[in-house]
Amino acid sequence: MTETISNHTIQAWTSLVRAEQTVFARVEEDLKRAGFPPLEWYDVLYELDREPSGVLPQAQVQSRIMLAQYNLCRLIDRLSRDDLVLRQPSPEDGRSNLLVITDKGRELRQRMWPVYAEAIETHLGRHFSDGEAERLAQLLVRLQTVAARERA
Amino acid sequence: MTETISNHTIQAWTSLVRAEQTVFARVEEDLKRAGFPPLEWYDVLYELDREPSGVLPQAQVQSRIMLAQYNLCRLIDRLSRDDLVLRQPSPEDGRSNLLVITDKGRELRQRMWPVYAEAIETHLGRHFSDGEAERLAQLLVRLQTVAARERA
DNA sequence: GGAAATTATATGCACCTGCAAGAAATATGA
DNA sequence: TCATATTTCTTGCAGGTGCATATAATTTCC
Repeated sequence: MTETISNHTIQAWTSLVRAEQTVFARVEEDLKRAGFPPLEWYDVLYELDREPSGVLPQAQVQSRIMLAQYNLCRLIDRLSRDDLVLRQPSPEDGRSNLLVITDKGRELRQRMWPVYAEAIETHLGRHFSDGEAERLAQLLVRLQTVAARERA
Repeated sequence: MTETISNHTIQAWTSLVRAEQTVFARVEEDLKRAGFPPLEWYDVLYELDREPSGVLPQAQVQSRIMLAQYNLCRLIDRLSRDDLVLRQPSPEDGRSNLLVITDKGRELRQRMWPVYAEAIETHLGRHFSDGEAERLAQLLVRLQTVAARERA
């Protein structure tokens, strides 16, 4: 029980949470100040725009971004209300939606990117050498492993 | 304009956001499964419990944790509704609240810690050597610098 | 000393989120 | 085949969050 946890682990935890929340908020603030929507909008548009066809099943989008299923559902409500994405019934599977990015959606993503990139550079990149950024990414990427929740 | 941003910076950004959000959600899930409240409750209780007197002005707590003023205000509503914290008018400054942790609050924090520590170890510490955790913390800590928002 | 600015906290409103449950289509397996 | 389970998406509700603003006390500075 009396779990021994190293101070360095605790510091890594604390700095991870604080750093991410700080930097994330600053980046979103820059986007907002430029009149753009939140980052999750970008994430969805990015996944669709990356597809040459501009189409993906909603479930596919969901597996690629970090959003609960019901939150993606409602995000798509907002995106389609703004004509950035279309929601179409899938011809192959009656349960599934196909999400289609519109020209307006592609254009918005394209306009967002320069502001987004500059914000990342300002609030993150600027603090690291290229090698440091690479090492940081290498360390962090390990934490995204599929949670093989071990028993006993 | 055409901001050049290195791929390593983009990877650092992506992995930072994904890693933190993944690990944070897993840690909170473990706490919730053990019947405990969200981490922000812990943060407030921790700051107060750390003080030998168990007392801090609300504004002091706010400066130490990552919560907007109005959200801390409402969090204190919930904490005091559960008798974990008392909100008292400050005798020195009529604008200020003094927050006082109760015995029940101290006891809850103490019971949460073993579960919290084990979750940090499971979802973060386990993936790193002690030296790696230290290096990770050293890199991340740079990002919390006070945003000296540069002009021109 | 007193108007104006600042600080500390609180709150109405609109919106977003999590949960639990529903609805509908498809897959599974006796 | 047909009942049962699973997958995909949606939604009512309660509650949390961000924004703008209110309220009250204190500080500043002329």
